[in-house]
Amino acid sequence: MKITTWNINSVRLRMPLVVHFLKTNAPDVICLQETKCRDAEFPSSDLRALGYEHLAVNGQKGYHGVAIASKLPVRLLDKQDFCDAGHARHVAVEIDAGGAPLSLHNFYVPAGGDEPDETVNPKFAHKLGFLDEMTEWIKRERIAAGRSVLVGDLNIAPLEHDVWSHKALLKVVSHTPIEVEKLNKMFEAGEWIDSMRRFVPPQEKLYTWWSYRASDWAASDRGRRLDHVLVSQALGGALAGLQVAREARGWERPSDHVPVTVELSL
DNA sequence: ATGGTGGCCCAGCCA
Repeated sequence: MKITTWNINSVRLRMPLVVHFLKTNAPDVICLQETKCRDAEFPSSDLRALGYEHLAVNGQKGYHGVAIASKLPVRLLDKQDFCDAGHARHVAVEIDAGGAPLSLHNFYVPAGGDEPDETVNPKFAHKLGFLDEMTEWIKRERIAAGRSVLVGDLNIAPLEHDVWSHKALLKVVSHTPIEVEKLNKMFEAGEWIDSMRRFVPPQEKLYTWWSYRASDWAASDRGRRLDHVLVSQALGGALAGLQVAREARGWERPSDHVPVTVELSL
């Protein structure tokens, strides 16, 4: 079973890229973030035509928005609104995979603004509060008990080699010590396995996002690993492969994030 | 130290 996560930065604008990716990679499930449209405007029929007949959509006008499109039947589990912000940042389904159910959570964690100080920047405070609530919810609801996968744009690069320069980014939102600490607490709350790092050792650079604000993203290669695939302990033995589609950053009118796919042998 | 780009849709806001 192949599960892809991709921050698409407007699904309607980039539907041709989604179609190309699905035709060439054929994951069983794709989780999208930053769809930036209402549910009624989500390109459901295009996805159904490609065999992704089972959809769970949590959208809003203009901002945020997440969706899961699956070839396998899904049952809607949940749409959480942490911090009661009224943002569409989570959708979860149960998938019948290999004869037993698997729960799949798709997240878009707040980016947090520019200033990494929660006393002056409400967006940074929101990001930290969101992570706290997520952590408590994972514990309380036992989200990682059994076969569970949590994917998405978590907007934090936790490891030294998840960014192009650890030193240069220590005070940059996405790699500050307090964010990394909160993310690690969330990891610990579910005893999640960082599946990408099971395939690429922590001492190797690994990115999923490159800023639009670079004259040549590939040459400067100042990336960050903001997108993640976490699996519960029950699925650790099933991890079978990882693909980070770096080439997607070079496509015409690209998202600033690339698709990340994890394969599970269920 | 600064400013760089791109999305929502045409004004700022958000990333």
